[in-house]
Amino acid sequence: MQAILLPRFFDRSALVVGRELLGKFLVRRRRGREVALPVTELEVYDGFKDRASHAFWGKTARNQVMFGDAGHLYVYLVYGMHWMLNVTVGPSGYPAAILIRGAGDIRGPGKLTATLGIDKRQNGTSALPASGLWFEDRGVRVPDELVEKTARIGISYAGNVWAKKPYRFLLKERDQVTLIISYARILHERKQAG
DNA sequence: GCAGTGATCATA
DNA sequence: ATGATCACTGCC
Repeated sequence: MQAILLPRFFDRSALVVGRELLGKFLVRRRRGREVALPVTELEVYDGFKDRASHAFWGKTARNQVMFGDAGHLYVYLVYGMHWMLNVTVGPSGYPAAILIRGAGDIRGPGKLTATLGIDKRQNGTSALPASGLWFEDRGVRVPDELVEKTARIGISYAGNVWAKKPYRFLLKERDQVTLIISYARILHERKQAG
């Protein structure tokens, strides 16, 4: 069972999509090789009033993708060296996006993009196979008791209220999850070998 | 604790 | 044009 997440999945409330994206698979295909990793950590940036969001001060050349249709990739450079991968959510005209901070055994949004070869070339493209980067539901259901919610990272400039919103979602027992994934990979490879 | 690095926006 | 800032990482 595996289904590509289509734009309609992303065209809903940012917090709902964020919660549901945990455990979905981020799939990256390049040079004929495909890697699929379960999303383990993310942050939600939601709308005009979110002081932590790039969209708070309005639309600019950089953040315009956030104002567009749901299900598109918003990729930008921070601190001069790290690409950040986001997927846009919510209706057109309403700026919202989800920052992917971890997938599989990769922790940290900069390491994720470095590992998967993601940069400005993906900015503005659809989160569909044509872009080489998309999301799939592979039948994993993450129960509420395995979801931890905390404040977002690195946004102290956002003021008391918005800096404290529990918009960062991560899987508890992340190590066990990645262990199970690598186990599944070993079993799969063994099966291939016969 | 803080250096490195370069795109972005000029507002709070 | 310049300068402050930054949704990070790795090393001290």
